[in-house]
Amino acid sequence: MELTRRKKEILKIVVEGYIATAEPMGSKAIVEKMSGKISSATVRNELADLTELGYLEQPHTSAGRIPSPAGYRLYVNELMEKKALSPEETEEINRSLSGKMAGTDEMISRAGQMVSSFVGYPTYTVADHKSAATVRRFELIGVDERSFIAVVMLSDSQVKSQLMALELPVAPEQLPRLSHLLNTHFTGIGTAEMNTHLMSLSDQVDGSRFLLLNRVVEYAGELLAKTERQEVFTNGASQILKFPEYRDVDKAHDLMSFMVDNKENLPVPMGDTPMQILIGPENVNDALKESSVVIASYDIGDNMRGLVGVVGPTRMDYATVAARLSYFAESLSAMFGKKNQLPPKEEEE
Amino acid sequence: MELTRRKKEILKIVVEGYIATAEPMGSKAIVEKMSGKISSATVRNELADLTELGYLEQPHTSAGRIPSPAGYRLYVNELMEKKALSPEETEEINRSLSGKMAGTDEMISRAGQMVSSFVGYPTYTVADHKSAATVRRFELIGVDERSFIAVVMLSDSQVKSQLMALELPVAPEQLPRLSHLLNTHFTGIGTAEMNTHLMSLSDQVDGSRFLLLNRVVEYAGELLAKTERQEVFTNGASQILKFPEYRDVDKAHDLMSFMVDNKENLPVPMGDTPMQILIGPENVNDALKESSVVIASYDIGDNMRGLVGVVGPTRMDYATVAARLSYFAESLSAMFGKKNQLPPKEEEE
DNA sequence: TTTAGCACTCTTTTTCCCGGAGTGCTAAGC
DNA sequence: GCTTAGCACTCCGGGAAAAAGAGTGCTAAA
Repeated sequence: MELTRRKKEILKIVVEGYIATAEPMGSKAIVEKMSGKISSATVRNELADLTELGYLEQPHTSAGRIPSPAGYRLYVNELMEKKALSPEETEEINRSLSGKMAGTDEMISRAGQMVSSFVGYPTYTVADHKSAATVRRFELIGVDERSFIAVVMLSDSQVKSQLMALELPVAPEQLPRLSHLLNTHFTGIGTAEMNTHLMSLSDQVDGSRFLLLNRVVEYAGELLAKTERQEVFTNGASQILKFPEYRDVDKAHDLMSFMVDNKENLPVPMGDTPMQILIGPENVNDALKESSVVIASYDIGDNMRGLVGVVGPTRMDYATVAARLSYFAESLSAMFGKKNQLPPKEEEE
Repeated sequence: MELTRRKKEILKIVVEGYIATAEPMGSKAIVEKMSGKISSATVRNELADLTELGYLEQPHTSAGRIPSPAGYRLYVNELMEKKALSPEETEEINRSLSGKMAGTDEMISRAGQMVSSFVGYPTYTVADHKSAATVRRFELIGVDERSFIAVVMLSDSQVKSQLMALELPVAPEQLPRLSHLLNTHFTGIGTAEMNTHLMSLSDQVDGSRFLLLNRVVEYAGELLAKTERQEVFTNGASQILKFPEYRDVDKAHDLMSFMVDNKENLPVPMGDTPMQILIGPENVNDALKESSVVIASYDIGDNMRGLVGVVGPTRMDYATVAARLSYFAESLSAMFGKKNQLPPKEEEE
């Protein structure tokens, strides 16, 4: 059943009013918003209909109306006006993005911080690998007889390195050969295969050098595991305390500890919609049943995308959040595009 | 004026009782704790004295007593018994520390997480450099004509690396020479000097290679700056919500956002006391005037120390926190000691 | 279909009162 | 002189009752 134009108008007013004040809206307040085109009795009739249709709810008999999840959904899908950012806002975003660029991980989590402080809600970020990463290249740098630096470049162009100590000395002259060995046998494959290869080498390579290879392969395995693990970072969790829906300390605590200790279960969007909004009970996770999440994704190089999610009460200011978040996502895509448009490529499998 | 033995005993009971229950202690409850050696009237007299001396306070005329900051201070300095950890506790700490070891930064911030969940209060961590770091070694690894990997090893044995793109191509054969140049002129010195040297090279080295050097030196500069910046990590901030003193959401919010947005102003201990306790108003920072901080430091390699601070209400369980924290600090020192002394050995067990 | 009017419901705020907890003081006891 | 019993007093916290508000739903008329 299609709603009349007027019902939609009223619904919109209720949603936006409730978003702004966190107070249920009564018929009188609505009439005011409509600049008196209509009487409060009429509005009451409309409200009764909207309530019956499931778009509005009444906290108790003699209170005003608040939106139901369905009401928010309708609002988000049809009624919400795409806000444009003011020049000051875009300016501010651009400024905050323009700082020194660091490693990919760090940038991703910093982006989360920026978004959080800019939208005024907690956020979380994930780096999502479309396909499993592999090692593209190894390099061993001798420090002295008993230590060396392992450098590992992954297929997503990340480079990691670590200083490693050795139980048994290995002459630095050996290192180029060992690097070569690693590069010919251990690139482009997964952790499991790396381990198999390693086993098969155990009788071809002598003890101390085998130990060295073992260390490096293990290290690479950890790095690959880390990229799979899709580490989630959360930012600004304390911002929820600003909202009256979390004045109840226990609720606040539940949500916050969920965001911190259970990060992995924060929603990630399926498919590749640029932006997704999950309202209250649409969230699978119990801890989020009374909260909403807005998730945007942006591109990071070849086969990765970044996700940034905004968490807030169902009464979240969807229009503003969506506008800011999507601008942010676009800017981040552009930025990573520029950063990563190095010449990748070499051997492919 | 020196307190009598009995006054101290009573003060101790009040402090510990209040720490345990967050309720003011009355004379009757105290008598009970003293197993009736003394009447409640006597206790009341003693309480009146202790209040007059400034060690106790009364929330209102007909409530029991709670410790004043001075009372806590006396308790911490003289009355508190050094708790020993139970075997289960040491076991648990050892277990949580025994995981895979990663880079120094990551370990430090992970240590903070562990401490936080183990003591049940929020924590923060800092890596404190006793003297400025320098670059110990550079290494350049060619990827193709237009990109290369810069590896930088710092004087504190950290190794960092990054993939870099070039505006102008540089033949890979050039890289060893450039590395050598870097290693001879840019190691062991500060950022300022590096820049001076770089300038003086500008007419000896041609354009594309100069650009490359410039990039690497800039990168090294950032790394050095980062070690100076003493980045602060906070963990488990939401734990404060468990405590009744922060049931007031605004107070909780103040403290949490301070810990998150103002990390840099969290106290770091002066001198090199192994552990320091700051009680309520002893904290310089307004946001911490009603909270206490326990800070421990531990050694990380050559010229660095790590700090881990525990933040809680003034009613914090000092004895337990101090015991756990100092055990943690010792274990961390030992662990970093082992990790950083390059030729380790596995033995004992 | 819209509107004015009104009784009704439910929440919130205020007020008042009472019981409990704990104190400080006084005067007597050791 | 220290300790103790006794007691009046203060203050907080909780609960009941009352008052104030806010907003509704319904009816009947425009």
